Amino acid sequence: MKRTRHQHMMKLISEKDIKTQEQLTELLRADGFAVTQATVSRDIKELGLVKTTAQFGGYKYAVQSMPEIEDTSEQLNIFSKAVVSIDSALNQVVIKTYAGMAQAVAASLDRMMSNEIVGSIAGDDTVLLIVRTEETAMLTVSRLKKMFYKRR
Amino acid sequence: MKRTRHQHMMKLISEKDIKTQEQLTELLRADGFAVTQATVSRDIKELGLVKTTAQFGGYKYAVQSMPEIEDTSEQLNIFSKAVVSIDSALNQVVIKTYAGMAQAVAASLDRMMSNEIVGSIAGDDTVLLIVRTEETAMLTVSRLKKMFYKRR
DNA sequence: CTCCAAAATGTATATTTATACATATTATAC
DNA sequence: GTATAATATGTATAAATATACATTTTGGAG
Repeated sequence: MKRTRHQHMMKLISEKDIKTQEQLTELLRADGFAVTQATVSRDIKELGLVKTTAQFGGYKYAVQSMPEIEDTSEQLNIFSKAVVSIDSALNQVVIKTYAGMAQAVAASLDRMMSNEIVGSIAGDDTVLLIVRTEETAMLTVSRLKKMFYKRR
Repeated sequence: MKRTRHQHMMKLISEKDIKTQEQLTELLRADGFAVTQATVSRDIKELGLVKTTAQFGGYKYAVQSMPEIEDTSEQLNIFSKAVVSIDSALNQVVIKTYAGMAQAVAASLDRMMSNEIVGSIAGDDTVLLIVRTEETAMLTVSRLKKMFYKRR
């Protein structure tokens, strides 16, 4: 449920100017997601959304596009800073990153999990991992996600 | 005074992880800017700063980088001009484009169909889309083809 | 299925942020 | 210079957001 809700939230904020978490809560409710402001606040944190200045004076929620890169570049660090989302289909794991960072993430993952990964390809902002089975793919997603959130 | 303060605020948030406006107020005070939280709140709005998720679970203020501009008709246009062919295999959709245009097409498709697409990777003249199922892949091909022909 | 642990969520509330209103400061015209 | 308008700021507080704690739900392991 959380997963679907997160996706729906992204959709909502891309379609409308949402000023408050209360408003977002109501919209979610209207679409059948029974949540409270507290949960929305947590979701916003997890999705990395931000309250930003809107066109005409007010505020609205939006995705925070690009974090500044700082600190030293250890593997996990690169990973947690560059990754936007992680998903799988069949035996493929797809990792979306901020623009230009896919290469770095792929290299990092190659080093970290070379045994699970059959192969990897990186474009500009997407990494594709080929693993052996559908199960491995799902497992990999959940492992990567844990890693990802632990680091935030 | 305001101008200088704004500059100093930018400097502060780039150097430190500032969690609250109260904290920023104190830092400004320590550097000789006599302000209150109210003013800081207004400054933040004017500077377009956002409270975003930090590395280790907390929040911090940061600059909100430019949001991408979405123009669906423009997207369609890029698409129809660049694409050469569309085909699928299993859960993968392969789109061939004229040389050097794959990146633009991929970006365009990402925005247009983010729900269907698990991930996309673009080389120079080929885009690979990963979707969830074989059915989705075929459906996507037919939708893209329709779109493609409508525009020519 | 039962038990346990982890994750998710709600409730109530503390914390944080935005703003209405009053006052002060700065700029502009004369 | 003075008068007037525009801008900036503080104070007090309303509004919005984050979170401690309690409860529910979910996901294995046996």
